[in-house]
Parts: sequence; structure tokens; C-alpha cells
Amino acid sequence: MEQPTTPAPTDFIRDIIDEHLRTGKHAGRVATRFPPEPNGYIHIGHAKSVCLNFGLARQYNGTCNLRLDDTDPAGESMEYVESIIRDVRWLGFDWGDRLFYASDYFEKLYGFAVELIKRGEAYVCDLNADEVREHRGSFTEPGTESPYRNRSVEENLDLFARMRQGEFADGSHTLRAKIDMAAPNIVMRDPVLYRIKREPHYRTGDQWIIYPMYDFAHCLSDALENITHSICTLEFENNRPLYDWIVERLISGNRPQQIEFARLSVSYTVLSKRRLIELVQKNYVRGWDDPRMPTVSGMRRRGYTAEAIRKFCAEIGVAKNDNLIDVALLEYCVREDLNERAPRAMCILNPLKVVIDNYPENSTEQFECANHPQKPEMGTRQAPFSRVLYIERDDFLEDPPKKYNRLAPGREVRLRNSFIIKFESLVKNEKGEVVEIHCSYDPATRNAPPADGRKVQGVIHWVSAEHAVSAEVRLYDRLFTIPDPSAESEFLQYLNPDSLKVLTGCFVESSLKDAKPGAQYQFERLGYFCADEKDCQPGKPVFNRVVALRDSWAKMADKK
RNA sequence: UGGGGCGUCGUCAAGCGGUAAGACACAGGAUUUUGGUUCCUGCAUUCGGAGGUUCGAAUCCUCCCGCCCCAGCCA
Repeated sequence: MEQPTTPAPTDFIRDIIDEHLRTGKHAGRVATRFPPEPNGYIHIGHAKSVCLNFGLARQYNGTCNLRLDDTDPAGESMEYVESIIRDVRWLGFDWGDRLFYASDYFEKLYGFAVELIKRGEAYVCDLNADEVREHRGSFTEPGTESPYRNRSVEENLDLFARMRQGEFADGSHTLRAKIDMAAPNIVMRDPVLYRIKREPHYRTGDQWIIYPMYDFAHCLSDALENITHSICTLEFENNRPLYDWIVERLISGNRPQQIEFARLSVSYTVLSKRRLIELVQKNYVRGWDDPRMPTVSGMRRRGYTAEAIRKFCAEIGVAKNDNLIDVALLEYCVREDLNERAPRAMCILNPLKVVIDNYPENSTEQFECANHPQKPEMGTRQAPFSRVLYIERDDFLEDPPKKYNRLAPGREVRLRNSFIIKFESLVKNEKGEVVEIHCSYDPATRNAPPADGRKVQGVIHWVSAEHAVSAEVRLYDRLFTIPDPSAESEFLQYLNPDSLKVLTGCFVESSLKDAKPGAQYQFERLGYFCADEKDCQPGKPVFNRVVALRDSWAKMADKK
């Protein structure tokens, strides 16, 4: 698979690695991993981690594993695993043959647990969840030791084996590390290492009824895979002492080192897995790949490219500051990428009929249109022109404000790629709405400037009524309108009911009747659109809005 | 409140004792058969605050203030 070229910025993680390289730690090796739990689809926040981990591996000529961190059977599934594999690949990264599952280590992890018991540093505790919590103490008070804390190694070994064999009820026993119930860091107050959970695991089925906790499984999985730099998000900083505690006891030689960075937040949206699951399960969206979702698959379906997402991840940087990235930066990265690659096309969202009175009836001519104004190598296409056209309703105003650069009574405009036309008259219906306008065209301006050098009011796009293809266009606005991060907890109340507007009665030029699903276009003056991966059908295309072109006209109108 | 982190432009983010990069956003202007693109220009005398060390501090020290994370048998 092609490895993308993303810029290699400097950041504190690279400083740490450089230092290791200098001192010879890990013998010059760099091994990272991307370890999602398969309990949902990955989103733009995961993409940051994917780009970081795989980017580091590539930059330092190392490796990056894809590991499914599936130690809690609840909510995990093969569908999620498949989506993760698909999405990381699509983002442009390759883990070679290094696809791993924490669940493949269950037997080894069990062995590590036994070893810890033998060292007298883990014990089986009969306290239930509530009792464990009570014994844990609080931020200000130390915890109290479990009455089961000082069982003999033999008893612990026996009990732990029986836990595995299914002798005890769910939640009745746990395996705990024997550390320090008075530790100021609550993570170190005899953390639970194994719990009993009779829930089928999507890979191991009912083979196990005890499952290792994250803190036990993750560091040891890293060690088993010879990871050198275990990069995770800031909320795990409190867990690092435990990570080291476990690894120091059970692993000899070079040990992985945990390094934390700030997770991504993006304005106006929500990236919490819990909340995204809720959106899908309660059908607020049409699925994980709904184009309004901040998931990788949603963005792909919406028309964002992997390159744009990678560019974004490189642009935001990696640091330890809590951050809230302006969604405008994401959209900038998408626009920048699409501007290069998206062929231009004309589309009328809201048609207004225009009759060119002095153009012969039953006549058609073809205009050759550049697919990209700055890139002749992208070729041309033919656009049929005839006497009856559709233009965008917004492109005509009977009584235009100053600065309006489009068609109006008494004015001339350029029809993009074709003639200059001049307003002649209009037709209204009984309600007083303009339903049709009549214009004349200047044959001498066929893709040429007027001979007399006169300037026209602007350039608008059009489509031949007879040849145009009807299309459905979906305008996606932001799914949320969360005003600031502190309001995020009430996320459902900020769902934007207008986040999806379906426009029917739209027309696209005939060259788009076979638009390839997934292909992006720039509809001139309207924005970037993507032929919908799922709903687009030849002959009647469905387009999703990717991002809008800057709406300068709207901005001017706002100003005055 | 105990512990762990973090505070540099509206938003990200470089900077690591030698006198505040860059990007987005924003504001002007030029070019343009997309109000797009491109291209110029402007945008932190100041780095959470107050003291101190120093010829010199965003960078070192002290105190203070603010924000985030931790009391799941989630990850």
C-alpha cells in the first residue's frame, strides 16, 4: 500500500525519540502501535493518533502495529474491527502483517497474572464493586486494605484458577494488584487486574469468563509486541505509574514507555465514542458512516479525501495543551485538497428558466469547458447549449442591491464558458413570483471578450434545460451547533435539525449523469460536492455537499 | 480537597537565557469567464499574574491565579 507523504513536524514526542536514538535506548528501534477498542467506528480524533503513530514509524524507519484492544467483550464486534481496518487503510497506512488482537494474548496475560500472584504482588479479592469503591477512599482520604489482601500465594493461585473455571459469580471476585491503598494516586490503590464477566467475546466466544483490565492488558500487550513508544492520550497520565509498575515486574530487558498527548477536540462537534454510539443507536443519524458524522467513514462518504485528513492532522500539531480546533481549519484542509483535484462542473440547485429569445429554436451547440481553470491537463468536457436554460434562482434579482454582481433588469452577465446574455423581460405568476426571464445573447461573445471592451456584471453558471440531468443534492450543515465546549455535555439539545437538507428538482450538466460514486466535483460557485457513495445511481445522481465555497456574497450582504 | 497535567495572537502552535516562527481565522488591495483559485499587505513591544536572579527572561527561581484529568469489576 502506498505510504503517504505527510510533513514531519517537530513535537515533544519526536524530541523524546531523538533523545532515545542519541542515548541508544531501544537500540535505535522505533515501534509504535495504534490500539483502538473495537466498540465503534474511528473518528477524526482517532485519525490524529493514526497519523501520529504511523507517521512516527515511517519517519524513524520503524514499525507501527494495528492492535485491537478488545479486553472487554461488552460492545465489541467484528463489524467494528472490519470498519477500523478499512478506515485505517483508507487513511493511507499499512501495518504489514502486524495486525494484533489483545484477545490473542489472553492466555499469556493469564500467565503473567499467575506470575504476579506467585511474587506475592496480586491477590484475589472477594469484595464486590461497591465494597471495592468504599475501600478505595477518596481524593483526600487514604483507602483501607481489603480483608482479603493478605491471603497466601497458594490460596490466591487456587482462587484465581477457580475464577477462570467459572466457580464464582460475575462481580463476586477480582484479581487485584497489591500496591498501596494509601497511595496519593488513586490508580495505585490496589487496582483491579481481572474481573469475572460472563459475556460472550466476539472472538473468543465463551472460552473465557475472566477478562483482564486495560491497565493490565495494555502495557503487557505493548511489551509482547516489543513496542518502544506507547503513545496515548492525556487522561492516561494517571495510569502511567501502574503501567510501569506492571511492566517492571513482569518484563525484563527493554520496556515500552508510555507517552501522552492531548486528544483532539473540534469546535461545534462531539467526538466522544459514547455519544457517537448514542447518535447511531437512537437513529439520530443514518449510521456510523452518515456524512454528518465526524467518523472517518462519514467524512469519506461526504467526500473528504484521506490526504485532506492527513494534512489536517499534520496541521494541528501534537502537544499537551487542551485544545479546541476550529472546524474552519478542517474545512480549509479539505478545500485546499479538493481545489487541486476536483473537476469543475455546473449545477443548478434551484432552477430559474431563462429563454434566449434571439437564439434559434431546436438548435443546440456544444461548448468545450475546461475541467479545471488552472489545470489544462485535466481536460475538457462538452456542455450543450440551447434556447432554454436554467440558471440559479439566486443569480437573478429584480431589484438588486449595489454590489450585486449577477443578472438583473437592464444588465448583462457572462454565462460561464459561453455567451454574454442581456436581460430583456420577465414573466411572473399570479403570486408575483418570477417564473421565467427572457434574455438576448451576443453571438460575438462566444467564449470571447466583447469586441467593444465593455465589462459585464459577473459570471453565472447555467445548464441547458433540454439536456440537463435531474439530480438530488444533499446539503449537509453541521450536525451540532454546540456553542462552546462546556455545553458539550448537553450535546443532544444542540443537534441541528437542518443539518441535512435534501434538494430535489436540481439539475446538473449531462456530463454528470454517470458520476462515479465517491467522485468529488466543484460545482462552480456552489461549493464542493461528492457523488454519494451509497445513494448515487447512474442517470439520477445524488450529490453530497462536501464544503461550501466561501460565500462572499452572503458576507457582503451581512455587512450592509 | 490529595495526586497528576497544562497555561505563548480569536483558534492551533514553534520557541528550551540573546531580544515572539508558521498555519487557520480576520481585515485591506491586485489579478481572474467560478464573489473560487492565486498573489501581495496588515494582524502578540509581548508570552496567566506578581516578585526575584541576570548585561539580557516566554525560557531559570519563588509565590499566586486559572483550566483539564483521576474515586468503572470502561478504555
